[in-house]
Amino acid sequence: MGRAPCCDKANVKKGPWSPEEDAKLRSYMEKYGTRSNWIALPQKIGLKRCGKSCRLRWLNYLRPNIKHGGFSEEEDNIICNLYMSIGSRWSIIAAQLPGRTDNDIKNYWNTKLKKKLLGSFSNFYNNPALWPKIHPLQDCPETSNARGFELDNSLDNLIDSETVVESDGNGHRGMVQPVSNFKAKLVDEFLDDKACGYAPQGDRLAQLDGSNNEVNGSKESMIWWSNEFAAKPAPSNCWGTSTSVVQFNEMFQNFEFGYNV
DNA sequence: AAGAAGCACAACCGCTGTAAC
DNA sequence: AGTTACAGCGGTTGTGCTTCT
Repeated sequence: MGRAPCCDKANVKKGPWSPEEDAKLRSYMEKYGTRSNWIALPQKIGLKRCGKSCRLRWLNYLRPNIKHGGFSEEEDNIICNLYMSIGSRWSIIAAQLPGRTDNDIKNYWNTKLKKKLLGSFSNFYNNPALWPKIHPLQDCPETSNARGFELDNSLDNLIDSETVVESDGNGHRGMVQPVSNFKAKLVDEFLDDKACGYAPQGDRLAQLDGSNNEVNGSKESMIWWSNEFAAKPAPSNCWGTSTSVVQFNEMFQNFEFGYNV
């Protein structure tokens, strides 16, 4: 037997909130705060809404001191840095940006930042001079492990008639001429925390959750993040051993350079 | 001017974690 | 220990606005 639905779906209003509904919810929340039971709340204030919907409306829109839009460069950097280190943990990222909601950041990332970053990646990938001396995809010592194999296969699948692959004769892939699908796939792989192996570690999340480390968008923070990762052993699903972390950091710094170009 | 396509954002859905019993 | 129900999270969808053709 499954869990009982949180509300009577048939008698629940959906879609955009009216000013009247907002006013009811706001006045209740200002009076009683967030200690209330969200599921029971709509009935108390005479709203034909699901409790979850009320909660979301309050947290993402009606709550005081919420900022909408107008993300600063500094905020962009924080979001990018955190996304690259912990992935799509929007609530944790939002906790570092006072006044921002996870939903807002998620939307901003999906609609703008991702494209901006992708553009920067194009710049980075079309300019081999920016590449690290040891390409992390070129000489993966862990082609024997599952991840390496997967990546290798994934690259093989991506390489089509449009690409030019130079081999050193030892089975090592050299320069892969960037093409659109390759870049897109690469960025997907690279930014995906599972793929690049930068799944968050417990202490890292604890630090972020507790907001013990103020993160800013400065170069120092980027270095701080890089050092943090370099100091830790690579996760087992990483591109490689700790060596790869170093490679990643080098690549990350090059990327940072590319990003700023 | 009108329809199509793209974009931004609000809201919903389904799942997981966890507290209470 | 198992069950239930709520809170919270992240992915996805829907909708309205803007830009393009």
